[in-house]
Amino acid sequence: MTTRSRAEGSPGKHKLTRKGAQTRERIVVAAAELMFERGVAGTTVEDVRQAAGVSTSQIYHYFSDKDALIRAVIAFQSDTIVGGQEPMFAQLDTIDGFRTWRDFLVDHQRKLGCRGGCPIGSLGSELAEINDVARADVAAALLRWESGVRLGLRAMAAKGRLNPSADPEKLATTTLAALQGALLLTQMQRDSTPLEVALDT
Amino acid sequence: MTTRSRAEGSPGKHKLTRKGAQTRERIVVAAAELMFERGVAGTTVEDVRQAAGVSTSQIYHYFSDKDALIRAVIAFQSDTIVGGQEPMFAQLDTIDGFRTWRDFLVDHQRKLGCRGGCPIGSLGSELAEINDVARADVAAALLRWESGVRLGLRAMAAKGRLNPSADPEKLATTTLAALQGALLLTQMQRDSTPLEVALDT
DNA sequence: CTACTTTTGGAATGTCAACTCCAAAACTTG
DNA sequence: CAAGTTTTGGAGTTGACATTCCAAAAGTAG
Repeated sequence: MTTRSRAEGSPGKHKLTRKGAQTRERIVVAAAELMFERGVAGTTVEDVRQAAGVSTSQIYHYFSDKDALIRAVIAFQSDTIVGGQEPMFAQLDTIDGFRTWRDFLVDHQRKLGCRGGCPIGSLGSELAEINDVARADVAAALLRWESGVRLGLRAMAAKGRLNPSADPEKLATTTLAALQGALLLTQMQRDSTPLEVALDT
Repeated sequence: MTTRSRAEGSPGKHKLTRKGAQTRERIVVAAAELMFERGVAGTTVEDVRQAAGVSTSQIYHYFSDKDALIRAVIAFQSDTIVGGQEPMFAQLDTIDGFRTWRDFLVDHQRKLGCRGGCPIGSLGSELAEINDVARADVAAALLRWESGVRLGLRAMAAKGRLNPSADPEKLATTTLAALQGALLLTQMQRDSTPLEVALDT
């Protein structure tokens, strides 16, 4: 599931010229950033409009309503976050590869001042009980993430570098859960210790 | 930190009669339930008013504004959720005690149809970047939760029932992280498997 | 019973934010 | 260039929601 070919909730079946696609992208990126920083409910369409430097009608030209924009943001974050980590998943079969991944995550949180938590998890948490389509989108993104971890762990198990009593499938689920939870704790406490501890364990 | 003696954000220093305290409680309980089901942003003061069966002025008599009500809800959930588990934490020193706790959590999620996630974690995730006071309140609640787990694990370690290479302090952090993350996954996927897997691991 | 405080009712206000609409520019294509 | 399509501007509409206000009822204490 790569970037949703577009058109999820775009009004009509308009064709997008290059310029149009760029504008659309600019809107999504601005929205993603704002929603990450202030949450979905804390981000108004007017905020996005300003940040992206577009007019109201442009937003509603590319997205049928705020919900459609939200879905585009979820797809974008899914590609950016999970996609951005996929190269590291491929190296996850060694302890060293695992450490690289861990350091990357910790570093990233530090740079953000431990704000925002997980861009995908936060969106999901805020939307799950309000917008079922969005919830399903987030669930899919998380499963994709889990798959990445699972592949790495399977490779590690194949090389016998994993405690044989541990099932890589279950371990992948647990790892993702611990990661998500640790990001939450880190966000609440504004301190990266929980993330470090959880990933080391 | 037991129930905040009250008056966090109540207007003035009114004295509460028994009747007043009951009304206030009714409002908090109704708000907690709605905010759990639909999120903070998805819950209007009018919703709370109706659910609690009170008038607008009653709400604003007991709470200076919606934020004050939110803080009361956080305190309430902290006492209800964490407080409600504290008896189990005391028994956490045996494998059996741990299993009881695990089953309780899984059962609880199943009963809820895997909706809502963690009442405390969800609130935190939604509020962290918008309301710093609320964020700190949630952080405190989570630390209290972690303390409970830590005490149990320490007792378990003292009895030698724990892998000696594992540090109970770090294990407590990790356990809470895994629990929070697993609740999120469970909520997103509407399936209790992640919770079961994570707690078993 | 009187004076005072707390509790309750519910209409009214004001702000803010999502969304609509009517053109006009800028492209594209034949 | 001409006709059709996509993109852009921005003012205007509508509804929702937090909060305020003015009393009135109920309860408490002396």
